[in-house]
Amino acid sequence: VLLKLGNALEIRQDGRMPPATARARARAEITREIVDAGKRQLAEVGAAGLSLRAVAREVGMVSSAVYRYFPSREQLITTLIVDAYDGLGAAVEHAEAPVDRDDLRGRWRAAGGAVRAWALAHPHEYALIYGSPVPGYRAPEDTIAPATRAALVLIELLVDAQAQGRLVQDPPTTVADAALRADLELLRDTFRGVPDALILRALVGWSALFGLVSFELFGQFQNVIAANAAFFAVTLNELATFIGIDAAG
Amino acid sequence: VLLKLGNALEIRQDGRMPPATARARARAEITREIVDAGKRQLAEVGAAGLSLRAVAREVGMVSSAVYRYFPSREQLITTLIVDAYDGLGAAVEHAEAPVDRDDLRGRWRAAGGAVRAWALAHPHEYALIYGSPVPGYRAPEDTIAPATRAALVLIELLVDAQAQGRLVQDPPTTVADAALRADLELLRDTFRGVPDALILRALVGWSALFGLVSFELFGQFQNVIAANAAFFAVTLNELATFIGIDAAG
DNA sequence: TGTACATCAGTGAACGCGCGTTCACTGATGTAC
DNA sequence: TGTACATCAGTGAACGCGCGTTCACTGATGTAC
Repeated sequence: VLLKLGNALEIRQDGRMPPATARARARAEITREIVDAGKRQLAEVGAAGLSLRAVAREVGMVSSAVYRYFPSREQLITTLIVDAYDGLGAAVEHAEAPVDRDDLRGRWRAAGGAVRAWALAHPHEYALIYGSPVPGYRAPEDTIAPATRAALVLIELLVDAQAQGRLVQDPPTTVADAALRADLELLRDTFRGVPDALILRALVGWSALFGLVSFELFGQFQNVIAANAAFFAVTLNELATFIGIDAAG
Repeated sequence: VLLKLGNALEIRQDGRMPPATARARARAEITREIVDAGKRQLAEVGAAGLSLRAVAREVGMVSSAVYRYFPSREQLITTLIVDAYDGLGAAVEHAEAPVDRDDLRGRWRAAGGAVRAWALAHPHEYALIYGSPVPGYRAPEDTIAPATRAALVLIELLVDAQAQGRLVQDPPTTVADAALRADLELLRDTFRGVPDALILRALVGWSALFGLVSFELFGQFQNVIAANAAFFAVTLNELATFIGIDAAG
C-alpha cells in the first residue's frame, strides 16, 4: 500500500504521465477546461468582472458544478494569476534561451521583447498581474514564487555579465540610506557578485520595461507614439546601457 | 437676453463666483458631493465595482436622483478620470513650481516625487488612470487633454534645459525606423528644440517613473524593496541622468 | 408686486438581470474483500 | 472474478443580494408678464 501511494505521488509530482484512473484523468482535463474558459472570460470582461457562472456556462456545466473543482471564485483567480506569471516566465525563458550566452545585449533584447510580445498577445492576463489589483482580492503566497520567474532571466544575465567582467558601472552610485542598504544586503545572494549600484539599476530597468509595456497596452502612448514596435526596440537598447550591459556585448 | 446669456457663460467659465440662482448653487454643490462620494467609493471597491446606487446611498439620495446629475455610470467614471488626471497634474505643478528654475535636477526630483506622493495618497485614483482599463469602459476624448497635464511639467523642464544648453546627450542614439521618425517629427513642436534622441529618453524616463510607482503601489516590490522612499529617491537621480539632465544642474 | 406657468430635483416603485454559494439529490466510477 | 460499499461529478432549485436604468409622480424654485 505504501509503495503504491509512493508511486502515485511520484507520478503526480513529475506531472508527465496522466494519473492512473479514468476519473482522475477526467478531473485533470476538466480542471484545465475551466481554467481555459476562465482565461477567455478574462479576455472578455477583465478580472473584476470574471464570474464563476459565466465560466460554468462556457464549459457547459451548471454553475454549482464548478465548485467540485474550485472552492471559490477567489481560488480560480489565484490559479489564473499563477498561470499568467508562469506563461510570461516561460515565454521569456524560451525567447532568451537560444541566444548566444556571450551576446549579452541580444539576451536582454530577447527577454525584453518577449515581455512585450506576451503582453500584447495576452493583454488581460497581463493586466491581471501587472495592472490594478483586483478589487476585494488579496493575493496569497502561492503567487509570489511564480511572479519572480521572468525576472530570474534578467538576474542570470547580469550575473553572467558580471562574471565576465562586462558589467559597466557608468556614474557609480553610492547608497547612503541605511534601510535601502539593508534591502540590498538581502538581494546580494540572488545577484551573485553584481555590485549594489547595478542591482538598483536592474530594478529600475525592470520596472521601466513594464512601465513601457503598460503605457503602450493601457493606451497612454495614444497620440504620442504610433510606431510602438520600433520605439520599444530603441528603448530596449537604451535600457541595456542603463542597466550596465556594455555596448560591445 | 443675449447679454444676460453671455454674462452667465462668463461667470461659469471662470468658475470663481457661484452661479446666480439658489438652484444652480445647490446643483453645483450636490454635483461636487456626488463626485466626492464617487471618489470614496473608488477607494473602497475600485473603479470596476463602483456603483451609482452606492454613491447615491452615500450622498443620501435615492438612486434614481443621481440621474439628474449624471446621465449614466459611465459619465460619472469619466468625470472621476478627468478629476484624477487634474489632481495629479496640479500636484506635480505645485511641487515643481517653487523650485529654482535653474535647479534642473531639483525640478525633476520635485515633479517625480509629486507623482509618487500623489499616487500613494490616492491609490485608487492612480489605479483608475494608470492601471488596467476599466472593463466595458471606453475613455472619451475629454480624457486626453487632462492626461497630459503632468507630463507638460517634464517637457517644460527639458525645453528649459535645452535652451540653457544643459541637456546632455550621452551616447547619441540614431533613429533608423521611418515610422518612429515620423512620430518624433510630430513631437518636435511640443519639445521645442530638444533633440530627437532625448525626446525618446524623456518618454522612456516618464514611463519608467510610472512603472516604478505602479510596481510599488501594486505590490510588485514586496519582498524585494522595503525602503521604498529611499529607493525612489536614488532612482529619480539615476533617471535624471538617463534623460539627460546634467549632474551639475 | 402678484399671479400663472414652466422648469427642475428628488421620490418610490418597478423592470429584468446576473451574481456567489449552499444543499439535497442521482447516477456513475473506484475500491476492498 | 463478483459483489457491496464508498467516493465523487454533476444536477437543479433555491437563498439573498445588488446592480443600472426607466417612469410617473409631487412639491419646490424660477421666470415672464
